[in-house]
Amino acid sequence: MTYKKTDLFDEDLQRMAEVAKVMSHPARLAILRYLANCKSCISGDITNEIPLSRTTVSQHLQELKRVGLIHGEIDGLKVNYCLCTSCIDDIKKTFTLFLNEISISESIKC
Amino acid sequence: MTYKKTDLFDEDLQRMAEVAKVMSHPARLAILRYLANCKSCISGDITNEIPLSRTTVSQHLQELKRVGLIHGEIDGLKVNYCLCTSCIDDIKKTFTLFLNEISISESIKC
DNA sequence: AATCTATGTCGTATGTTTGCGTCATTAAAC
DNA sequence: GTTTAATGACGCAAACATACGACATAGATT
Repeated sequence: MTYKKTDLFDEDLQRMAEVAKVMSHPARLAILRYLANCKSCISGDITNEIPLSRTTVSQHLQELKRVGLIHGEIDGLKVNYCLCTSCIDDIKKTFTLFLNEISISESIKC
Repeated sequence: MTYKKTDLFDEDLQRMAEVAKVMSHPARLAILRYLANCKSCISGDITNEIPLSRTTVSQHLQELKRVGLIHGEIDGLKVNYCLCTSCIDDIKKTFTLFLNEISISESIKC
C-alpha cells in the first residue's frame, strides 16, 4: 500500500489540516487557553494544570511548537512557553476565510 | 495502560477538538469546499473529484456526517450530499470565540 | 564536587486513522 | 426477472497518535 496521500491536495488545505490536527486534542486546546490567561507560563505550571503525566504534556507542547502556535524560551533551569500571537492571527484568518467560503456560497441546501 | 483521557477536559474543549479532528484531513476539507461550490452534490461526483478510492471517500463522508457537517439524502440509486449550514455557522462561532479568547487576552508575550 | 530540580528524549504498549479491496444491498434499466 | 450501477458495510494492513515510565542533561543549590 502507498498510504499517506495528503500531499495530493492543495497546499492551503494541507496547512489548514495540519493546524486543525494540532487543535484536535483537548489537552492542547487547554494548554493554549491556559497560556492565554497565565502570567507565568513556565512548563512546570502547565504540567500542573493539565491532568496528564509530565511526559505527555511535554509531548503536546512540542506538537504546538512544531506548527508554530507557541514558543519556548529557556530561562536557566526552567522553560517559559508563550503563545505566538502572529501565528494565531494567521490561523484565525485561515479558518475564517475557509468557513466563510463554504457557508456563503450558493450551493443547493437540503 | 488506561489511554483515552480526553474526557478529563472541559466539554467545550472536547467538542471543539472533535470538530478540529474532522477538519484535520485535506480530503475532508476538499470535500467541504467541493460541496460548497457544486450544484449537484451526488456521492459519485465527489468521488471523481477526490484523488482517493471510492471506498475511502465514502468513509470520509461518513466522518463528516457523524459530526453533523454534512447531510445525505437518498435519491433513488444515488445519494445527494450537502453542507449543513447551521452546523458550519456553529463551528465558525466556536472557533472564532476560542481564537479570540486566546489572542486578545493579556498574557506575557515572548 | 555532590546533589537536587526542571525539562527533554527514548522506548514501548495500546488505541486510532487511513486507505483500499471485496462483498452486500438496493434501485434503475433492459 | 436478470443485469447493471451506485453506494455503504466489513475486514485488513500500514501508519500514526496517545500515554507514560525510565533515562539523560544541564542549570541551580548546598
